[in-house]
Parts: sequence; C-alpha cells; structure tokens
Amino acid sequence: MEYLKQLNEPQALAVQTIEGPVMIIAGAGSGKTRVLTYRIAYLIEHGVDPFNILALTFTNKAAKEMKERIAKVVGTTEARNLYMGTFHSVFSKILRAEHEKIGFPANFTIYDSDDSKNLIKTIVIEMGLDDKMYKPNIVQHKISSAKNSLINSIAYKMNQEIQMDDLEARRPKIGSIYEKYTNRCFKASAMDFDDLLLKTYELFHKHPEVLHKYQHRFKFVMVDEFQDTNSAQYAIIKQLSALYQNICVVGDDAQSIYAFRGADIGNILNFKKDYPELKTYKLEQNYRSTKNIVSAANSVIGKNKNQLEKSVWTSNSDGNKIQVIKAITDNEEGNFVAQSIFGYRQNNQAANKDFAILYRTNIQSRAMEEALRRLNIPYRVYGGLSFYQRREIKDILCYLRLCVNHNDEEALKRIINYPTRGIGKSTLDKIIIASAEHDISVWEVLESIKTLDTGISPSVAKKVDEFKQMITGFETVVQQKNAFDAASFIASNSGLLKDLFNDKTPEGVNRYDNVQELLNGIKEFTVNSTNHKDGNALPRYMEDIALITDADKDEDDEKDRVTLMTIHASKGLEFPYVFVVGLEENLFPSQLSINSRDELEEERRLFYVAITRAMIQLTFSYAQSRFKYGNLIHSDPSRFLHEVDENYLDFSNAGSMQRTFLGKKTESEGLNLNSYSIPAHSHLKKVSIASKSTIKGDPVGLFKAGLEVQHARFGKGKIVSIDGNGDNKMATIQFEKDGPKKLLLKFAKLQVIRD
DNA sequence: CCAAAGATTGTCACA
DNA sequence: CAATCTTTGG
Repeated sequence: MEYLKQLNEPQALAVQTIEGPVMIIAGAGSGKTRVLTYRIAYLIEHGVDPFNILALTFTNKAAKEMKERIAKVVGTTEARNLYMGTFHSVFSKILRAEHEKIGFPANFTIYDSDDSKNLIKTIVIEMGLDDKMYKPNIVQHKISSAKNSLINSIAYKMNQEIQMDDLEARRPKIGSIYEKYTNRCFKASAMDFDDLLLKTYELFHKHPEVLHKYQHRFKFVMVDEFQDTNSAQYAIIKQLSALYQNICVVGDDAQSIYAFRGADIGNILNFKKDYPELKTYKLEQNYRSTKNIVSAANSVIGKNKNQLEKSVWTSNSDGNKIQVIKAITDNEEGNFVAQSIFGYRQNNQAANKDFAILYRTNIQSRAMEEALRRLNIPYRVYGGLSFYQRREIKDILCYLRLCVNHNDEEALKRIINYPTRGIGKSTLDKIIIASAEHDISVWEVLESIKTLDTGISPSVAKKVDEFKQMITGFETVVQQKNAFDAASFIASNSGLLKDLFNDKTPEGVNRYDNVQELLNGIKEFTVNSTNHKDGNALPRYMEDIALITDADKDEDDEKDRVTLMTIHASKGLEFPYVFVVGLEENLFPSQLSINSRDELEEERRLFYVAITRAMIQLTFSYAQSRFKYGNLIHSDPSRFLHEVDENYLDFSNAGSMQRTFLGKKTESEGLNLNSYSIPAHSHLKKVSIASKSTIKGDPVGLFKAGLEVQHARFGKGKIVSIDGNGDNKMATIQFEKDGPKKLLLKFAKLQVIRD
C-alpha cells in the first residue's frame, strides 16, 4: 500500500471506496489516471480477481497504457487478466462470442463510416429518393443518433414523434431507409459502429441468461471518460452492474466534448439520480499547470451554466501570462507560431516534443506545417485522414474482408472491378438487383451467376465467375496460412500490388509503400500473437483492425517532434508549451455551434480542454483572414478570447506583430512579414527568417472600404465598398477624375496609398 | 466499359 | 482549394 501515500485525501478515498456506486469527478490535471490505476491495483490487492474487473476506456491506447501501469503495481500476470478496452472493442468481442443469439455469424464485418455512407447512398438511389434531400451524411447521422438512443429501425418507424419530425423536415422516408439499411447490413453479415452498442444492449435485454453470465463475470465495472458516453453505452453499463452495483465512473463534465457523436452530458450530470447511494469524490487539485493557466481556464468554464460544482486549484507557481498573437493571415499565423517555438526552444532549452499546436479543425494544420518546415522544426501531425481510410489500404482490406466474410457487400462492391477486370457499373447493378429479387447476398449471386437470370451477358458472367473463383482460392489460402502470408499472397495475386507498382507517379509510389507498411503491420501481428490459439490467422487480425485508429498505433513516440493535433485528439494529454491557434469567430467557436446554447457550451468546454493541456506556457493566436474553400475571408477574433479574464492575458505581442502590411504591399520585392520584434520581458529573441510572400496570389481580401488607392488608368480614388467573394470580389471606387467605378479586385491592380 | 474533362461540394471533431 | 462525383466522347 506504499502508493496510498502518494495520493491526496480525495484521491485516496476514491481509491479505497471499492463497493457500491462511485463517481469520481476528476478536474483537468488532477491525477485521474493515477487514481484509476491505483484503484484497480487496490481492488486486486483486496482479493478481487482481475477476471472480475471490467474497465472501459476511451481509446485502445488508454487501455493499453493503463494496463501497463497496473502491471507495474500488481505484476504482469494479474494485470493480464483484466478486461480492458473501449466500449466498441469489448462489446464486439462479446457479440462475437454470443453471435448465435443474435443471428449473426461470428466473423461479422464491422463497417466503418465510409461503408455505411456508401450503403446509405446506394439505398437512397435504389429507392428513387431525392439525393439532395437524403444526403448520406444527414441520413447516417439520423440513423446513428437513433441507434445511440437504442431505437432500432422497427421502433423508429413506430415512433410517432420521430415520424412527425421527419415529415416536418421533409424527409419522411428516413425510417424506411433505416429499415432497409438494417436488413442490408444483416444480409452482408455486417455491423456498423453503433450496432456494436445497440446489439449488445438488445442481446442483454432479450437474453437474461446471457446478461446474468456477464454480470457475474464483471463484478466490478469502471468507466473512464464517463462524460463522453452516450445513452446506449450508459444503458449497457447499467445492465452489467445491476446485480452487484459496483460501478465506478470517472470523468469531468467540464471536458465533455463529444455531444456531436451522441455523447450525453446528462449521464454524468444526472448520475446521482440513478444511484442515490452514490459516493462522489471530487479531485480538484491540479498538478499540471501554472496558476495563470488554471485561473484562465476557470474564468472560461465559469461562463457555462450546465455543470457540476467544483473549484479546480493548484499550488504550482504563477507562471507567465498567456501570450496572444495576432496575425494577418493564416500563413502568417503559422510563421509566428513556428518562430515562437523556435524562440522558446532556444531560450528555455525546450525540446520539440515539449510543444503542441492545437486547432479546431484538421485543415488548419497545413499552414502550421508549412511554417514549421520552413524553420526546419520537426513535427508530427496526428489525425486527419486515417491510414486505414486511405484508398489503397481500404482496397486491400476489402480483399481481406471479403475472404473472411463472403457476404460483405461493401467490400465486394469496392474490389470486384479493382484492379479493372471488365466488370463495370451496369454489371454490378444487375448483380445487386438480382440479390434483392432473390433475397440472397451479393456473394450468393456470384455463386450462381450462370444459372440466375440476371441479364448479364455470358462473356461478362465468365469474368464474374473468375472473380468469384479467385476469392474462393484466396479463402483456402487464408485457412492454411498465417495472417501475414495470406495477406501477402492476396496482395500480389489479386493484381493489386502490381497495379500500384506500375504507377510511377509520386502518389503511386507512396501508395505502394503504404501497402507495404500495412503488410508489415500484419507481420508484426503475426509474430506477436503466435502463442495465442489461432491468434496468427487473418480473421483475428481483421477483428482487431476494424476498431483500431491511428491514435492507437504506438508510432515511435520517442522522436523529438512538435505535436500537431485537433483539440479533440488532445484530450487527456499534456504539454509544457501549448499553442491554441485559429481563435476566430466561426472557426472556434465553429459557426455551426453559435446558434444554440448547448452547442456553444460544448465549444467552450472544448476551449477549456485546450487551455488545460498546457503545463508551463500557453499561447493563443488568431488571424484576421484565412483561406476557406480557396477564398480569403475576413475573420473576427473569437469571443472566447474575451471570455478569458484579461488579468491572465498578455496582448503585447498581439500589437507589435502587426506590420504596416498594406503599406508594403506595393513594393516590388514582395512582402516580408517574417520579422518582428519581441518585447524585452519575453523569453523570445528577435527571430528573422528569409522567406517568400506568405500570401498566394493577390491579397484581394485585404482591401477595405475607406482605403485610398491608385489605379493605373483611373488615377487616385477612394474605396466606397467591397462586394462579392473570392475572385469575384468587386470594389466600388470613387475616383477623383472619373467618378464612381466598379472594378474586379482581381484585375484592378490597385495600389494602396493610405488607409 | 473507361479515361479525361467538367461539375459539385464540403471540412468540425471519431470508434 | 482539393477531393469526389458526374458527364462525355471514344
């Protein structure tokens, strides 16, 4: 019990309260992971069998890390028997084990959201509906939220309220699409992410004996990041812990940032109502950040109405104020941030990996990357297009998927004509129609392509049959070989590898390399799991891979690089130096959120998460204009900037970084935005780099009403107003000689005289 | 059936 | 802008 001495009072109480419902409200940086780890260790040391502990985490990586930490306290053997993982991975395992009860085969495919969207798109077209009204994204979102609220397609269609809502939204057919989608998934032996929860709930609901089994198995249930659970997840943990009531949830309502994908902050806010016996512990001491940072964060989150009462404090030193950087464009913002990192790094002996640049949207990484590259600062971008979503990776995975599960319709559609083998869209359509007519899976159509009346010509039918035989051949290989050998065999014998190899464009070479990387990953899996029964076979790899994300890949984290990620992805992490960039209205808070109080509060919580990632120094930045859809648009500073108590902010750099931009614009050498002076009290040294213009093309967005300008033909004039967007931006100018004129800024070649 | 040109659309976060 | 979808001509 040596470790109990490392804990403060509420932490120690939380660790030692092991029976009955417990809620741990863990403020940012309050040692949550430590408490979770020790609590599990404490359970085990008090005689609880690790087999009886279920711990649900937000990411696979979190589960893995926690397991390692627990292993250090209680030993590897004990730790290995813990049941730990994400909701999705834990429940997909249970569903595979209990597959007979739900009528699915054990080898069901997990459709990712692209697969779901494609299927929805197909169904909408097949039903002859207006695809403007029934956009895949919208329909998918509707189906997903229904599933997250435990409403299956039958209940959906019977629910009067929902039907009315859909009718009002002029989308009355959503229920029918949902129903067809469900049937189609079933026929394809596939589940989407939401099904993993919904079907688990239904399994437990319909089969009490199964529920009972797992209730006894998991006598102690712990849930991390409870603020981000949705109704389905909550319902399931309630089912599981109903018997023993040993349920411990850990979270921070102030960090609930996933409502957009169905997370219900009400789960944590109302938890006590469901468990009156609840013991609540609040971890309020922050060990991570300086006083300035903690106070700034508190001043922000205080603006939210909907929250549990708590006061986060720290005994750390005051630290520096939060630097605020103002830039003219997004590119300039990138330069300032990069230079700032350069300066901090030199003056504070900081390493690259001490820095993080956090942004609201992934696209913002580009300007940052360019600037970092220019200063030779190594970085790593997290998130963005996932490795597993890349075309070439998805292609090969679909081959593997089809080998493991013939019925996988989305996989079949994707690869039946890639590499091209003369089976085009019309043929595919005929196959799908036949599968609907005979109520058989698409694969079964292929099996009897020669006898069914599909309208496919014999010559094409022959090609289809050849494809079918190729896959059947692969299947034999899968059964006989380990995962790596089977995957390699399929990659080359499908022609896919050759197709990529023949593409000598840089992208083609890259794709080829990516496939090699995937195969290396499979190799690693094969080597690592040879001691497991059947663990080296492809089907097991496929089960794993569907729920793995890039964040789970433990890529050489040791490399000394600056971290670039979205704020969402940064949850749970900490960095000595943090830059929160793009603090502009309509970007952060996002324009989609500003019309609803709840959504705005979520954005504010997101801002809170961003602030609380920083340990030593926090920097905010914003640009006055940035490119969006190829147009330079004007941006106002974020309202969040004004919500931070100004006692904790340092605006001195915000002013000094402004250059007389417009005044310099006319010089033929181009722009030099890359040198600025830094106040004496700052850590930063003056940094100057030579670099080309940060603005691409004409900065037409920078003209404003009131400017005095010079035109080559019309002479001097004053801008009255600006209309239109992007290339069509037009200025009404009152010229001294020729009176008012309307000119396209793109062509006018105006020079600014004075503003 | 296919490649290339043209049109459209979207970008908010993710298991 | 860039990725994706649609149209068009061979």
